[in-house]
Amino acid sequence: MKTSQFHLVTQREVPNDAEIASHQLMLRTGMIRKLTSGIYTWTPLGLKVLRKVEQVVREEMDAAGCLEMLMPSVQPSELWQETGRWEDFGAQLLKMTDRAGREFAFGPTHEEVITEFARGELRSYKQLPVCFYQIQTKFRDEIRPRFGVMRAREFLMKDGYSFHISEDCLGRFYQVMFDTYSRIFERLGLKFKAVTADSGAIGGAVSHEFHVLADSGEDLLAHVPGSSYAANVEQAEAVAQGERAAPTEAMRLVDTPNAHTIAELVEQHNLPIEKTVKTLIVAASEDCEADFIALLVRGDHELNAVKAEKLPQVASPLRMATEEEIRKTIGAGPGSLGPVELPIPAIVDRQVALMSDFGAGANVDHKHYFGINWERDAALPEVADIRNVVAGDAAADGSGNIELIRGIEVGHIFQLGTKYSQSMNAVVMDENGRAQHPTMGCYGIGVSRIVAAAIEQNHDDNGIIWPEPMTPFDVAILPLNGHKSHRVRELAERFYRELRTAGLDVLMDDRNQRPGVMFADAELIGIPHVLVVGDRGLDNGVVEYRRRGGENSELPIEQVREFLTGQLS
RNA sequence: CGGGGUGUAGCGCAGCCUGGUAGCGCAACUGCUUUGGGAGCAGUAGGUCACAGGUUCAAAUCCUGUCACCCCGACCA
Repeated sequence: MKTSQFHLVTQREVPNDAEIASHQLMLRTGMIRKLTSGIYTWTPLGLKVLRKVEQVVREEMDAAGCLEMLMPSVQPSELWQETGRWEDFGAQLLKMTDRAGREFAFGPTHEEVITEFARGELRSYKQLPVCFYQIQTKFRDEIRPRFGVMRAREFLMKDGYSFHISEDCLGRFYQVMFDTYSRIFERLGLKFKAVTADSGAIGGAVSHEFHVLADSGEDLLAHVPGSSYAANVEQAEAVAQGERAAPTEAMRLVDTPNAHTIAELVEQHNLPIEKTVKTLIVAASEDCEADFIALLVRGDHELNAVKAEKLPQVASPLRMATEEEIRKTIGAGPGSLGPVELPIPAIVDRQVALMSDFGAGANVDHKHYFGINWERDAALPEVADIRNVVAGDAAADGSGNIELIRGIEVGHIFQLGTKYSQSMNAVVMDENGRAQHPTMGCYGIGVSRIVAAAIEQNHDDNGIIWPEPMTPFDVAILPLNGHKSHRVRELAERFYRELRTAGLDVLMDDRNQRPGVMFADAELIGIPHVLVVGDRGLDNGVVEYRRRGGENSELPIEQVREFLTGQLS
């Protein structure tokens, strides 16, 4: 491809509403253009990258024996009524009405459609196991789209669904998909980590997320270096450490007029933060006898909303009580709450249950108790894991101490079980002639998000540094002053022909731009291999070779083709 | 949805307070010069100042409403 025949429109200035590097670079390179909030056009340049990612995903899915298909993106509401997700999926589901007044959704995912397909197609265990997948545009009406295609409303996703006659078979296939995903991200040249995860709205028991590691990632991951332990912080089990010491202090009521937060309490009263307890009041579920329930975590710990929501007594979604509600139920403000004589039920974190001689609010404004001990001063309530793990915590599998890193979720695999086959009554005959609901797995990859995540992980001040498997062009040829120098132009043309014949995707910059512009654009769009053809080098029989993100060197003219095909094989 | 902010040329912004011919930089187009790190000079083109109403002789500017977009929180590939 020659730039004169391509649509290359780069920008020097950073667009105002792009916050993170990948979004800025995708706009500056012209890979994407925003149509409206969370909805983007992929330009020819961007599409080249998107297609490369898609192709790697497709090849590996095919290699794993999965079958590609294409389902409709517009789906009738009846299907979603069957599983109850017409309501449960919430406002993220983009709904629309046809001329006859029938309701539809633009598909955010395809469990319903594939299960409808399966109940028509699959009759016998002999057809199982089977895995169907598609690569398709999805729409989720995100509450807050941001970061360009990283969290867009319309996005390209690979979604796959497998059907099995037994949990055993599902488990084995799940492992195949786990390995397939690992191979996909390895092939794409990305640094990634697979973590155990919460399965969220999709449902199911076993679930792993695949994260591209980047400091700008929205997810926090807990892992133990050198061990296989890795979990999303949302889900990582927090293990209590140590044993409860015997009381050594008497409980005493202390005036704390200016301490409304743990930080103030610690600072003003010379109390180690590990000896304080935070009391959070949240709405209780209908199962609970009270309207509100208290959740207690150590002063330096954070409540984990995902864990809390799963407790039967806690309302889901989690809702913090307002100050007014707290005053009405407890008679003190949020800065002065604690377990002693608390009028509502409470659940304490595992670590809190092991504390002794600790400080907490007295449920009276401006007063705290210090030297509190369980059993002696307050009955120990129900104990549960309700906090986020922190760096240094022991991992739940005993493999060592947790480190926290950031990641961008680009893949998620689930063992769904029979949630959909049951609610939609998909059945197959087993070997005993009995009808059975097949057990299902579901496997997603955010194809468009991978493009952004790859940039997030691979860029510098000058632009993108593509991993070779997803670069829009393998090689750029920059003829300096080609319009003036015959030999420069001719050699550049010769390289262009030879390298294309050798199967490389070559971009030749024939714009007659000044050298600086050509260098800057080649670097901005991140082409991994750059050949600089100029009179200066030709006098010595060489051309300059630049490796994006690496070293520059000189190549004798006659070795260029061999060198590049070797680099790119 | 709650809280905050912004809408003026393709992009980045000024002008608004104090109403009176709509501006700057980048990008684009033409010509000449220049050519190993985003060139110089000269010229050209491009705007219902988000939209609707109001105040006024006169509104980008003041008032009211609407819409869109962005940022902070809960959701997710």
